[in-house]
Amino acid sequence: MNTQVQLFKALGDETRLRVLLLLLRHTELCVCDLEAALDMPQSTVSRHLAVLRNANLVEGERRGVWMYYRLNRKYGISKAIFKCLKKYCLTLEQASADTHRLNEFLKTKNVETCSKGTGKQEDSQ
Amino acid sequence: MNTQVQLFKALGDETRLRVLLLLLRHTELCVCDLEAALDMPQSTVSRHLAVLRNANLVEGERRGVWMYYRLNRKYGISKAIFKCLKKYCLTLEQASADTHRLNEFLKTKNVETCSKGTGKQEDSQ
DNA sequence: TTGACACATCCTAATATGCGGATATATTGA
DNA sequence: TCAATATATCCGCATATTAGGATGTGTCAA
Repeated sequence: MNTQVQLFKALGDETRLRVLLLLLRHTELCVCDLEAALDMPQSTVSRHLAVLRNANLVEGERRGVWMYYRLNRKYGISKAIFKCLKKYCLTLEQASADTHRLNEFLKTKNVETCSKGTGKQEDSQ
Repeated sequence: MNTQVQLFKALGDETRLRVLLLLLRHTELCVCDLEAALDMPQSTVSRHLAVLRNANLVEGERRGVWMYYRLNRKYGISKAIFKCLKKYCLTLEQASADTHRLNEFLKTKNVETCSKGTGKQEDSQ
């Protein structure tokens, strides 16, 4: 399919827009961060990231077991789109709730393991 | 649905992108012009125009029997998108063929009726 | 008010997309 | 090599989107 069409198709989904808005604020995030921020199962998050990757909107870098995703600013059109998102979409209804969930998660995140389910809230013993 | 998502959904379709690119070059076009340019049936063209209208990307104005469509530049985000399209999408594969078909049609277009099927090519007798 | 024309909407089948559990793959440390 | 963890992909199902013919609506002229 045409590159530009693919790009806009990728943007035309609320979940993926939420991912991009999170990456606008946080420069880079791993999949488990996004799981927490979006409150969605891992397979769903990963699938959306694949769509964004294929549209050249994000790029991933593996560091150890983690995949860190950031915005892909290599292309003029994607840079233009990010500007547009920053200016007109950061007010997206879900965006602030996502950021809040993300920050909560980052606070209690175990750096060794993603600590899903067994956050630090309970390991003070 | 969220306004911004709806906007990008509308952009994420090759036919609709082709319509917007035509309107970037021609300021305003009626449905039968677009039928000719896209080489698609009227109902299909009309449906896509409805999607673009609902996304605030185009606006229509009735003049007599005709509906003239043009880009809707009332909103910051749509203006930004049009700039983006102009800069990065006018090279879309189909775009030049569409413009060519449109120009051919406009040459032979009967101003009274849309002259579908009975173009001027055959009425020189 | 009737007919012709431009356009919009409805209807149904085909296709695409989204979801999330299950499973596969990759990396690391033991 | 094996187990544990993070991520990617597969699969089946549900829903959304698309196409285009048929039909409805609005406008104009006679």
